[in-house]
Amino acid sequence: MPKKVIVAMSGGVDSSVAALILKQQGYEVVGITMQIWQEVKPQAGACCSLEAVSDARQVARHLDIPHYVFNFRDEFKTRVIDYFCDEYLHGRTPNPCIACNKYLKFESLLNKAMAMEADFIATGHYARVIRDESQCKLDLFIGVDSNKDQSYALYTLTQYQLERTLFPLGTYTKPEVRRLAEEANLPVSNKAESQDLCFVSAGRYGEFVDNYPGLETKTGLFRCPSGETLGIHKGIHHYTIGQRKGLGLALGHPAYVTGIDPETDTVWIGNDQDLFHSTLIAENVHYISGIPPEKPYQASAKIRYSAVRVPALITPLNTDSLQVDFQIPQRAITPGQAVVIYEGDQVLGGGTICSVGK
RNA sequence: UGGGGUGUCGCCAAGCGGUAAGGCAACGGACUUUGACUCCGUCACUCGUUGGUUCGAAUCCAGCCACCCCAG
Repeated sequence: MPKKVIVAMSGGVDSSVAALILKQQGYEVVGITMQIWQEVKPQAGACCSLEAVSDARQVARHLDIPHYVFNFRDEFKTRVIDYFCDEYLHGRTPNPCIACNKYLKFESLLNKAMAMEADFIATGHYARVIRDESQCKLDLFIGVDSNKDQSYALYTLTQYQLERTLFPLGTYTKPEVRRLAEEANLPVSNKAESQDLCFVSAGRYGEFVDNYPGLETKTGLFRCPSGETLGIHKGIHHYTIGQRKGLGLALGHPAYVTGIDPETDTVWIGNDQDLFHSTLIAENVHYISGIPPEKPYQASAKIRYSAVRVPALITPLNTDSLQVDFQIPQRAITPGQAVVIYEGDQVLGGGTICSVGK
């Protein structure tokens, strides 16, 4: 009897091809689209907009698999949207994709799938799960297509979740995936890459927070290290460390956000070289293996989704936090973002950056 | 009001008689499941204003206007 797998179908090319591959591999495939947010103005290409539902449905029909739409709006609101806004209002830069994976896809959806007596859930993430027979555990690896690798946003996964998860695209490259979509004549094969957050249109994060009901936002001052006031900003939630665009400060040289102080609503401004730091502390640390190392070790670390993995010394501080010392100072290490630790192409784990040192 | 100075793109700023540099910002695009960074492109038929000199002026001259400084 074929194994049953629930595929999270966003209506995009990737998850559609994921479903296609699983079907071809002989699984009993059921497509599910997670309804998580309803935008006033649906954004084309967003991973979970409303039009995505009908795209997913078309693909499912094309593949001749059942397709259901489940409502996850409440969970999405509390676990992703609220977190997203709250982090910004506390002067940090959230990564909602990580929260969405952790709580929505690999918790709520996984639970639903188990209730439906499925053996696995599957997503269109570019990452690989590889069984380590010798140690009876599952390891998470970057996708073969390093350009599209999404392992960074999956570092919170547990052994329990990995046991029940398939990433069919992990061994494919994006061009291959697109070709598979075309060969199978999937109705979405020419869809644009989804990018940006699915619930915010055109990257207007600050405005999203501004317009979110029930939140109080306030403006504040731009200041430079000498203490001089440079201008008035739109509210700390409009900025992230290292940001240059949108400041509106004509100082004669490029100006960057170097710090955000939620206590005084101050956004600190400096030069590019002010952004480099070589150490950070992370909390809410999670290891894929479930077993946190106790001694310092050498590894590589990545401080943003699109950052590069770089050599670092990892020092566990306690079960929940760790320190990362980089050989080469890193630009714009940002509280709220995740630091993900790698050994080669394997994801060891990660945590949330809470403070930055020199 | 008397003396001095300044007035070039949103900000800073070249130009000094030959037909408007550059930086910053902004905007557009590329890249990107975080407006990050980066990259590419676009951004003054016009130089406070009115006249004059000149083949030709942002550049010289005069009046006016505005702002700044020193006097009072």
